[in-house]
Amino acid sequence: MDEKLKCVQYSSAMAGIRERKKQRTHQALVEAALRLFAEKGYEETTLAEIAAEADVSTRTFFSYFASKEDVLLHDIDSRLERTLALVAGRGPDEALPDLLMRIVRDALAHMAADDSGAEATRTRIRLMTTVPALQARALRLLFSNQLRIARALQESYHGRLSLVEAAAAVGALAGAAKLVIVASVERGDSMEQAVEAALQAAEITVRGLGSLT
Amino acid sequence: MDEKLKCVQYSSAMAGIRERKKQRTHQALVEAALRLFAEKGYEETTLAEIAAEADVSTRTFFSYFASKEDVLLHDIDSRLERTLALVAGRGPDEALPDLLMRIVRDALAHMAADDSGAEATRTRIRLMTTVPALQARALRLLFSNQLRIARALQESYHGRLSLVEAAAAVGALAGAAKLVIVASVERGDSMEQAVEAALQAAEITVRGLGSLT
DNA sequence: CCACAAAACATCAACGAATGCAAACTTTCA
DNA sequence: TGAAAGTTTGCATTCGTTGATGTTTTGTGG
Repeated sequence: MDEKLKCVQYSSAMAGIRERKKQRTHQALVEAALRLFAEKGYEETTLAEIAAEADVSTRTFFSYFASKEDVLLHDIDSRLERTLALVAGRGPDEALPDLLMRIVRDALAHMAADDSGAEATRTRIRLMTTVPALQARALRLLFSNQLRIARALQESYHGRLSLVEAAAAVGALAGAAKLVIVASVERGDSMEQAVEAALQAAEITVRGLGSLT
Repeated sequence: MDEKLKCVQYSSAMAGIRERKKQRTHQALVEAALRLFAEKGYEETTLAEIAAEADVSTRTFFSYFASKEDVLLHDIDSRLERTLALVAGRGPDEALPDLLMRIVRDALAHMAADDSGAEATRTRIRLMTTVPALQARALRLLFSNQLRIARALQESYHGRLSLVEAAAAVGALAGAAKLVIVASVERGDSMEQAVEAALQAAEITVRGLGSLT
């Protein structure tokens, strides 16, 4: 069902040559950037090189992405839509903790598996956790998305959940998962182990930090 | 060159003219930057203007700060030291949740009150939550500090606390407080109300998200 | 007090990211 | 087909950041 979502998003309103061409250059830019970044590193790759690789002018790059960092973060919006949809379509009397855990599981499942190849995903994650500029940009995106999710949650449980409670829940879960994943990866764990650790962290957070020690 | 940046820290026992002068230009740069940012905005202020205001060359700016953003984040290191000290000096059988809440309270208390004036602090916070570049930088700093705190925690409770548990605890608390503060400020709350809300969020997190709804 | 080493600073030059602008080009559609 | 709308491009410019190199300032031993 997530494939459908993507397809709808990208191809439904696309009749003409114009749109298709735009799509192709967009993809070409992303692929060129990813290839060059993996090959020479992020800072070592210039926008001019990326543009040349995708056969467009340097200037054109900026009509597709607002910044160099955004080439790697182009799909983060669709993730937000996913979880907003989960919130909107929750069961009528699904308890908050259940919904939260469902969201976490969904997000984790679709972290390792996005539409580009597994190899591409791996280097994307490596770059995002390694390169300071990308790390900063990703954290900012995640943060503002959390705000929107918190507001959606409060809306969904309106009357039964204050803004502070909703924000606390979302912030705590996301914060725990984020930190645990990076800590896990940094000590040498594989991606699967990191995801497993994040799930564990989410459970701890739902159960309460008071359960520790 | 990292060493160079480090030795600019505030020190009590400084003999030479050299060190005192360095301290003075450091402070001059910070004050000039803050004044200009408040006056004309962050992006609208150039490094050349800041340097001119502090009577140094543009090049010299970079021997005091690694980037334009860092002028406003120069004291965040001392905050990390504070909480690391709290962890190191905990009571021999202080339970984890108690220590955590003590850390949160301490951090919140020292957020509104730093060494420069209250007015300066207010504009600093406004800039950091408003200007994208500053927001991103601040989030990145906070994040890497969380990792260090988690490791310190695990060390302090060694044997009784896994890395995943420590990271989950720190990440959850910091994430909840961060999101709640911004959500609170964005809906128009005062600083005091935001701090109060953050404290509430920390309590919810310790108690467990399962207690909601 | 003076010379010498080291640190801090300035000047100059260069690179890359990002933006505005207007000309050239492509697609659409009446 | 031809005008309108949208896209790409080259050019100029601004700004942050870094490196190389020379100059001033400061601390120290003779």
